[in-house]
Amino acid sequence: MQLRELRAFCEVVAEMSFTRAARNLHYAQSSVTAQIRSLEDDLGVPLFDRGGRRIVLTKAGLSLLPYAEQMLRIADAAYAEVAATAARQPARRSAA
Amino acid sequence: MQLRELRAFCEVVAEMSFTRAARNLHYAQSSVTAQIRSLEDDLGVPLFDRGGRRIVLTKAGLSLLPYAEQMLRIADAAYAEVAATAARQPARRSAA
DNA sequence: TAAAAATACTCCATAGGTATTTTAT
DNA sequence: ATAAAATACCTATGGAGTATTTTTA
Repeated sequence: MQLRELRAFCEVVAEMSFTRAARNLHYAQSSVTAQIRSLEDDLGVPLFDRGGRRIVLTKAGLSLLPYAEQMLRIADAAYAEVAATAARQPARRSAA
Repeated sequence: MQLRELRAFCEVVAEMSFTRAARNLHYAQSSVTAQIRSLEDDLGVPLFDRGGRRIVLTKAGLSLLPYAEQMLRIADAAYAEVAATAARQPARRSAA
Protein backbone atom coordinates (compact mmCIF):
# COMPACT_ATOMS: atom_id res chain seq x y z
CA MET A 1 0.00 0.00 0.00
CA GLN A 2 1.50 3.29 -1.09
CA LEU A 3 0.12 6.81 -0.89
CA ARG A 4 0.35 7.15 -4.69
CA GLU A 5 -2.03 4.21 -5.08
CA LEU A 6 -4.39 5.53 -2.42
CA ARG A 7 -4.55 8.85 -4.24
CA ALA A 8 -5.52 7.04 -7.43
CA PHE A 9 -8.04 4.92 -5.56
CA CYS A 10 -9.76 7.95 -4.03
CA GLU A 11 -9.89 9.74 -7.37
CA VAL A 12 -11.36 6.68 -9.08
CA VAL A 13 -14.01 6.51 -6.38
CA ALA A 14 -14.72 10.22 -6.72
CA GLU A 15 -15.17 9.87 -10.48
CA MET A 16 -16.34 6.28 -10.55
CA SER A 17 -14.19 6.02 -13.66
CA PHE A 18 -10.61 4.95 -14.31
CA THR A 19 -10.48 7.11 -17.41
CA ARG A 20 -11.63 10.33 -15.77
CA ALA A 21 -9.48 9.69 -12.69
CA ALA A 22 -6.48 9.27 -14.97
CA ARG A 23 -7.25 12.54 -16.72
CA ASN A 24 -7.56 14.40 -13.42
CA LEU A 25 -4.32 12.93 -12.05
CA HIS A 26 -2.40 13.36 -15.32
CA TYR A 27 -1.84 9.66 -15.72
CA ALA A 28 -2.59 7.34 -18.60
CA GLN A 29 -5.70 5.23 -18.11
CA SER A 30 -3.64 2.06 -18.10
CA SER A 31 -1.45 3.45 -15.31
CA VAL A 32 -4.45 3.97 -13.07
CA THR A 33 -5.60 0.45 -13.88
CA ALA A 34 -2.15 -0.79 -12.86
CA GLN A 35 -2.13 1.22 -9.63
CA ILE A 36 -5.52 -0.13 -8.59
CA ARG A 37 -4.46 -3.65 -9.47
CA SER A 38 -1.30 -3.22 -7.42
CA LEU A 39 -3.39 -2.07 -4.47
CA GLU A 40 -5.78 -4.99 -4.92
CA ASP A 41 -2.87 -7.44 -5.09
CA ASP A 42 -1.40 -5.95 -1.95
CA LEU A 43 -4.69 -6.16 -0.06
CA GLY A 44 -5.58 -9.50 -1.57
CA VAL A 45 -9.09 -8.46 -2.49
CA PRO A 46 -10.81 -6.66 -5.38
CA LEU A 47 -11.77 -3.05 -4.70
CA PHE A 48 -14.05 -2.62 -7.70
CA ASP A 49 -16.39 -4.87 -9.61
CA ARG A 50 -15.71 -4.24 -13.27
CA GLY A 51 -18.35 -4.41 -15.90
CA GLY A 52 -16.34 -3.33 -18.92
CA ARG A 53 -18.07 0.01 -18.94
CA ARG A 54 -19.24 0.57 -15.41
CA ILE A 55 -17.40 0.00 -12.15
CA VAL A 56 -18.82 -0.35 -8.68
CA LEU A 57 -17.06 -0.36 -5.33
CA THR A 58 -16.90 -3.70 -3.58
CA LYS A 59 -17.65 -3.94 0.14
CA ALA A 60 -13.90 -4.18 0.70
CA GLY A 61 -13.33 -1.08 -1.42
CA LEU A 62 -15.96 0.79 0.52
CA SER A 63 -14.33 -0.22 3.78
CA LEU A 64 -10.95 1.03 2.57
CA LEU A 65 -12.21 4.43 1.49
CA PRO A 66 -12.32 6.31 4.81
CA TYR A 67 -8.87 5.04 5.77
CA ALA A 68 -7.45 6.10 2.42
CA GLU A 69 -9.01 9.55 2.68
CA GLN A 70 -7.68 10.00 6.19
CA MET A 71 -4.15 8.99 5.25
CA LEU A 72 -4.15 11.44 2.35
CA ARG A 73 -5.43 14.24 4.57
CA ILE A 74 -2.69 13.53 7.10
CA ALA A 75 -0.10 13.44 4.34
CA ASP A 76 -1.21 16.89 3.21
CA ALA A 77 -1.08 18.14 6.78
CA ALA A 78 2.40 16.66 7.18
CA TYR A 79 3.70 18.50 4.12
CA ALA A 80 2.26 21.73 5.46
CA GLU A 81 3.56 21.23 8.98
CA VAL A 82 7.07 20.31 7.86
CA ALA A 83 7.18 23.32 5.56
CA ALA A 84 6.00 25.60 8.35
CA THR A 85 8.56 24.18 10.74
CA ALA A 86 11.34 24.57 8.19
CA ALA A 87 10.26 28.17 7.59
CA ARG A 88 10.50 28.88 11.32
CA GLN A 89 13.84 27.06 11.49
CA PRO A 90 15.95 28.11 8.50
CA ALA A 91 19.04 25.99 7.83
CA ARG A 92 22.13 27.53 9.37
CA ARG A 93 25.86 26.97 9.21
CA SER A 94 26.75 26.33 12.83
CA ALA A 95 24.67 27.08 15.92
CA ALA A 96 21.97 29.64 16.62
CA MET B 1 6.09 10.75 0.31
CA GLN B 2 5.38 7.03 0.37
CA LEU B 3 4.39 4.76 3.23
CA ARG B 4 7.52 2.65 2.67
CA GLU B 5 9.69 5.69 3.35
CA LEU B 6 7.66 6.68 6.40
CA ARG B 7 8.11 3.20 7.83
CA ALA B 8 11.86 3.53 7.40
CA PHE B 9 11.80 7.02 8.90
CA CYS B 10 9.94 5.87 12.01
CA GLU B 11 12.25 2.92 12.50
CA VAL B 12 15.32 5.14 12.14
CA VAL B 13 13.88 7.46 14.76
CA ALA B 14 13.07 4.55 17.06
CA GLU B 15 16.64 3.25 16.78
CA MET B 16 18.38 6.56 16.12
CA SER B 17 20.49 4.56 13.70
CA PHE B 18 20.28 3.85 9.97
CA THR B 19 22.18 0.60 10.43
CA ARG B 20 19.94 -0.84 13.14
CA ALA B 21 16.80 0.36 11.38
CA ALA B 22 17.96 -1.42 8.24
CA ARG B 23 18.56 -4.63 10.19
CA ASN B 24 15.10 -4.49 11.76
CA LEU B 25 13.40 -3.81 8.45
CA HIS B 26 15.45 -6.37 6.51
CA TYR B 27 16.95 -3.74 4.25
CA ALA B 28 20.56 -2.95 3.44
CA GLN B 29 21.90 0.11 5.26
CA SER B 30 22.36 1.94 1.99
CA SER B 31 18.71 1.33 1.09
CA VAL B 32 17.54 3.02 4.27
CA THR B 33 19.89 5.92 3.55
CA ALA B 34 18.32 6.16 0.09
CA GLN B 35 14.77 6.05 1.45
CA ILE B 36 15.45 8.81 3.93
CA ARG B 37 17.14 10.90 1.26
CA SER B 38 14.15 10.37 -1.03
CA LEU B 39 11.85 11.56 1.74
CA GLU B 40 14.05 14.57 2.42
CA ASP B 41 14.13 15.44 -1.28
CA ASP B 42 10.38 15.17 -1.44
CA LEU B 43 9.87 17.37 1.61
CA GLY B 44 12.67 19.71 0.62
CA VAL B 45 14.24 19.68 4.08
CA PRO B 46 16.69 17.49 6.02
CA LEU B 47 15.11 15.22 8.62
CA PHE B 48 18.32 14.28 10.41
CA ASP B 49 21.55 16.05 11.17
CA ARG B 50 24.31 13.61 10.36
CA GLY B 51 27.53 13.47 12.25
CA GLY B 52 29.10 10.50 10.53
CA ARG B 53 28.51 8.34 13.54
CA ARG B 54 25.63 9.93 15.35
CA ILE B 55 22.38 11.26 13.94
CA VAL B 56 19.90 13.66 15.51
CA LEU B 57 16.42 14.60 14.42
CA THR B 58 16.02 18.09 12.97
CA LYS B 59 13.09 20.26 14.02
CA ALA B 60 11.48 19.38 10.70
CA GLY B 61 12.06 15.69 11.34
CA LEU B 62 10.52 15.99 14.78
CA SER B 63 7.50 17.76 13.33
CA LEU B 64 7.01 14.98 10.76
CA LEU B 65 7.15 12.16 13.28
CA PRO B 66 3.62 12.21 14.72
CA TYR B 67 2.11 12.46 11.22
CA ALA B 68 4.21 9.54 10.01
CA GLU B 69 3.25 7.43 13.00
CA GLN B 70 -0.40 8.21 12.53
CA MET B 71 -0.35 7.34 8.83
CA LEU B 72 1.29 4.00 9.58
CA ARG B 73 -1.23 3.22 12.29
CA ILE B 74 -4.07 3.99 9.92
CA ALA B 75 -2.47 1.85 7.22
CA ASP B 76 -2.35 -1.07 9.63
CA ALA B 77 -5.96 -0.48 10.59
CA ALA B 78 -6.91 -0.33 6.90
CA TYR B 79 -5.31 -3.71 6.19
CA ALA B 80 -7.16 -5.21 9.13
CA GLU B 81 -10.49 -3.65 8.25
CA VAL B 82 -10.32 -4.65 4.59
CA ALA B 83 -9.40 -8.20 5.56
CA ALA B 84 -12.27 -8.36 8.04
CA THR B 85 -14.69 -7.01 5.47
CA ALA B 86 -13.50 -9.49 2.85
CA ALA B 87 -13.89 -12.31 5.38
CA ARG B 88 -17.49 -11.26 5.98
CA GLN B 89 -18.07 -10.90 2.24
CA PRO B 90 -16.49 -13.89 0.46
CA ALA B 91 -16.12 -13.56 -3.33
CA ARG B 92 -18.97 -15.20 -5.16
CA ARG B 93 -19.77 -16.22 -8.73
CA SER B 94 -23.02 -14.43 -9.41
CA ALA B 95 -25.38 -12.96 -6.84
CA ALA B 96 -26.09 -13.85 -3.22
C1' DT C 1 -21.57 0.47 -31.64
C1' DA C 2 -19.17 3.24 -28.85
C1' DA C 3 -17.24 4.27 -24.40
C1' DA C 4 -14.53 2.43 -20.99
C1' DA C 5 -11.49 -1.03 -18.91
C1' DA C 6 -8.08 -4.64 -19.85
C1' DT C 7 -4.05 -6.17 -22.05
C1' DA C 8 0.33 -6.37 -24.57
C1' DC C 9 4.38 -4.25 -25.17
C1' DT C 10 8.18 -1.01 -24.43
C1' DC C 11 11.09 2.10 -21.90
C1' DC C 12 13.17 4.11 -18.19
C1' DA C 13 13.43 5.37 -13.37
C1' DT C 14 14.25 3.80 -9.14
C1' DA C 15 14.27 0.53 -5.34
C1' DG C 16 17.35 -2.49 -3.43
C1' DG C 17 21.75 -4.82 -3.11
C1' DT C 18 27.18 -5.24 -2.61
C1' DA C 19 31.39 -3.22 -1.91
C1' DT C 20 33.97 0.61 -0.66
C1' DT C 21 35.07 5.11 1.15
C1' DT C 22 34.48 8.82 4.24
C1' DT C 23 33.75 10.67 8.73
C1' DA C 24 33.77 11.60 13.54
C1' DT C 25 34.44 9.55 17.93
C1' DA D 1 40.88 2.49 15.28
C1' DT D 2 36.32 1.71 14.53
C1' DA D 3 31.60 1.98 14.01
C1' DA D 4 28.35 4.15 11.27
C1' DA D 5 26.76 6.83 7.34
C1' DA D 6 27.73 8.14 2.57
C1' DT D 7 28.85 6.95 -1.92
C1' DA D 8 29.66 4.40 -6.23
C1' DC D 9 28.10 1.08 -8.89
C1' DC D 10 25.03 -2.62 -10.68
C1' DT D 11 20.73 -5.16 -11.42
C1' DA D 12 16.04 -6.06 -11.60
C1' DT D 13 11.61 -4.65 -10.74
C1' DG D 14 7.84 -2.03 -11.72
C1' DG D 15 5.84 2.48 -12.78
C1' DA D 16 4.32 4.98 -16.67
C1' DG D 17 3.48 5.38 -21.44
C1' DT D 18 1.35 4.08 -26.38
C1' DA D 19 -1.38 1.23 -28.99
C1' DT D 20 -4.69 -2.25 -29.27
C1' DT D 21 -8.21 -5.46 -27.91
C1' DT D 22 -12.08 -6.80 -25.20
C1' DT D 23 -16.33 -5.98 -23.06
C1' DT D 24 -21.07 -4.54 -22.10
C1' DA D 25 -24.62 -0.96 -21.82
